[in-house]
Amino acid sequence: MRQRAADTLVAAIEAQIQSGALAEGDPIPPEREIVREHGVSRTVVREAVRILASKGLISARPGFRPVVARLGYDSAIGAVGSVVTQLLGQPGGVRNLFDLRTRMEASLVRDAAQIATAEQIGQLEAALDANRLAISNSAEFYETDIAFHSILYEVPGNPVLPAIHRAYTDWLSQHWIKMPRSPDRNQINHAAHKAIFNAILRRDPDKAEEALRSHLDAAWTQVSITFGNLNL
Amino acid sequence: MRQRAADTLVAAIEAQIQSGALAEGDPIPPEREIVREHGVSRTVVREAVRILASKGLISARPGFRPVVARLGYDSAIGAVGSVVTQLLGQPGGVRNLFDLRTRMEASLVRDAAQIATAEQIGQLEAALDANRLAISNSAEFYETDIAFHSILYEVPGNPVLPAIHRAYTDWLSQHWIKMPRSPDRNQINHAAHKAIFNAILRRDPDKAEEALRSHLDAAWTQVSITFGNLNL
DNA sequence: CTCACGCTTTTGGTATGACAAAAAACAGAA
DNA sequence: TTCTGTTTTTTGTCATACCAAAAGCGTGAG
Repeated sequence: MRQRAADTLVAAIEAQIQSGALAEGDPIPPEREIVREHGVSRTVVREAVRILASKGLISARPGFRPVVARLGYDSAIGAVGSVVTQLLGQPGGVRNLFDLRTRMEASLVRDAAQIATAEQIGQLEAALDANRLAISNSAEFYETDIAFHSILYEVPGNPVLPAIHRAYTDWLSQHWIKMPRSPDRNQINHAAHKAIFNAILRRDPDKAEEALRSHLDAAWTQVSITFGNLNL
Repeated sequence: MRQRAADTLVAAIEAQIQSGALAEGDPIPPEREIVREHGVSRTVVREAVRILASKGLISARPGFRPVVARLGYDSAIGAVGSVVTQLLGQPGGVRNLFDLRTRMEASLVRDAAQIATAEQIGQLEAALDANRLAISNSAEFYETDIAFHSILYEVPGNPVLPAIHRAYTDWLSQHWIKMPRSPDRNQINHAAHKAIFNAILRRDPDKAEEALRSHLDAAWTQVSITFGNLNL
């Protein structure tokens, strides 16, 4: 018994999905039908279905027929959720992920400074304005902060990037949300956003990257002060 | 029955792992023992175990006691494997991922040009040499090519980056491996590597990025010619 | 004493049957 | 037609059984 029966079943169904025999949104066949077709026990079928569900290929609400999931870059990122949670809990985990985010956004602001269209710059300006107006309201400021950054992820037009941004905010917000906020700090962050925006406006990638890095480095310093360098 | 029994079991075991009650490398209790402790059927236990395995939290070779997996950034990436495979199959999937890789490596070569230590530059030089010596052997050239790029991912010292590189090569190699190779093309690629290296040596981030981008753009052009723009 | 060999027990992998609860399908009434 | 109540499917779970492989154990040879 080299290979598990459930695994071969999983592969078979994956193939059916990839070939389009099972289109997205379609419910998969009833368990007992799969039993007949593949000549395996229901135990095996159930295991296969649950594995596919946890992989994100099908979505199985309890009691309902599992349906083939609409595949997107978001579901790919959702599939890693639990592992990432574990990794963030170990020493340096948050730091490593945050570094990755800094690197990504540094790259994005360079791009924005070089290739952003007038319309995209207008969006950035609007987001910056909304950000300014929310300085006195920390909860709203947090939202507009994320919105400002998210525009940067949309500039290159690669659909993976916005998904990555959602992942970053999902994962890191667990830690960020606990940080004390104040209009003072919001003021500082808004100023940083404005510096980034101005550098993009002046089409200066180096300045944009520098402004972005100093913004995120400052944010990191705040976080590590707040949590006292505990297992970050 | 609002919640599935298997899911609560999964959560319980996840908690045990996170709390350290189950240390990495430890085998999880036998199925029948979990049955007794949690008062559920073996069916449920099996489902839970398989879900944890597909999440990457435990590693279950067929026939063996599942053990708590050593958590690393690689296992996180392994968990997305199947979804990514599906995504690569849809229009633009390969292109989007390749763009992401280009962006990442552009950022890395900038870093390398600015912060690489003498030792790291030495490693790059050695890799470049190995790359040159393999020009006549396409299989070996492919290996040394990957090795050269992998050093770039190690320069910043963030352990997530090498894992990302392995993921890129795993995923994209499915497509790259089918590409025809020749000493001529190897010669061109080696020259591109050398240009990147020289720019790093001269501590010129802009030139390094430009060399990297033109290298990868050329590689992409080759690929899309080869596959005739079919669903890339 | 150590190591190797074979036996027994444990454990995972699969199959089968059963039943409750929920969803889906259906049929009949308004 | 639309609403409603009933029947049929289907999922979720449990209990049991059996096989084969792995792990543990004890014994005997060196």
